[in-house]
Amino acid sequence: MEALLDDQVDAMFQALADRTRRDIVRRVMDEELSVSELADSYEMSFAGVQKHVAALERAGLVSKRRVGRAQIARVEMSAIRTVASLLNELEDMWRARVARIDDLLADDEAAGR
Amino acid sequence: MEALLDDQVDAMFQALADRTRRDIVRRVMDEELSVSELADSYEMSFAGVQKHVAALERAGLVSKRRVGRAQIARVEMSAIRTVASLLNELEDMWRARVARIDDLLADDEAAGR
DNA sequence: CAATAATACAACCATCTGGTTGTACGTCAA
DNA sequence: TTGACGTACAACCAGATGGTTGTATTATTG
Repeated sequence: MEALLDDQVDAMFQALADRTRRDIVRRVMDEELSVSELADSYEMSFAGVQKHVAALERAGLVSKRRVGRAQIARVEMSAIRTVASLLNELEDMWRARVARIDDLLADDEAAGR
Repeated sequence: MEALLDDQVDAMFQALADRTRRDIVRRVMDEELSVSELADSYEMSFAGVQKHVAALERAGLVSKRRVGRAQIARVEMSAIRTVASLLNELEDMWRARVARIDDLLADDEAAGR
C-alpha cells in the first residue's frame, strides 16, 4: 500500500468537487480526448477547460501525452481507485463497528440481560 | 436509485477535500461525539471545528442530535456509500471499456489481422 | 517562410474557503 | 436566579478557486 499524503488526498477530492471536472473524467474515461476536443463540449473558454484539465493532472487523476500539437488526456484509473478505496475502507470500518456492537449486545444477552 | 444533484455531489466531495473534516468523519464513525468533544482533538478554535461539522452536515455526511446542551454528531453512512458508489461506478465503466477494446482486438485477430 | 492550430500561462476579478474573535442563546447545576 | 457550559452564528481576514482575456510557444501546413 502506498502511504497517501494528506495534500494528495485533499487535491484528489478537491479536483472531484467540481462538476465540470467530474464530467471531464467521465468523458476521458470513455475515450482519450485532446484538450481542445474537450473544450468543444463546454460553454466556457478554452483556457477555462485547460485549467480544469491541469487541475485534474495536478491531482494525478489524469495524465497527458503529446501527439503532434495536441495533448491527449487519459484517466489515471489507479488514482481513481485510490480515492474509491479510501471510501470503501470507511465502509469496512463501519461494518467492523456494527459487528462490535452486535457482539456487545450478544454478551449482554448471554450474561442474563 | 436516487438522482443526485450536482450541487449535492459538489458539496460531498468538497466536504471530504479537507483533512480535518475527513478526520472528523473517521472519529465520529468510530463513536458518536459531541461538537466540543471533537473540538478538544484539534488545535483550532471551537468555532473552527463547529464550522467543519456544519459543513459536513450541510453535505449530508453527518447529522446531529441534541442531548441536553450537547449536539452529538454521527456519520450518515448512506451518504458515504453514495459517494463511494459514484467512484465504484467509474470502475465499472472502466471495466466495460477494457472489455470493449478487448473485443475489438479479438475481432481484428479473427478477421485475419 | 508565413499562417494557422493547439496549447500553456500570466494577470486580473469576483466569489468562496478556512480560519479567527466576539456575541447571543438555550440548558444544566448550585 | 445566577453562573458556567455547549453551541450557533455574524463579522472579518488572507488566501484559494473558477472564471475571463491576452500573449507566448510549439507544431503542422501551404
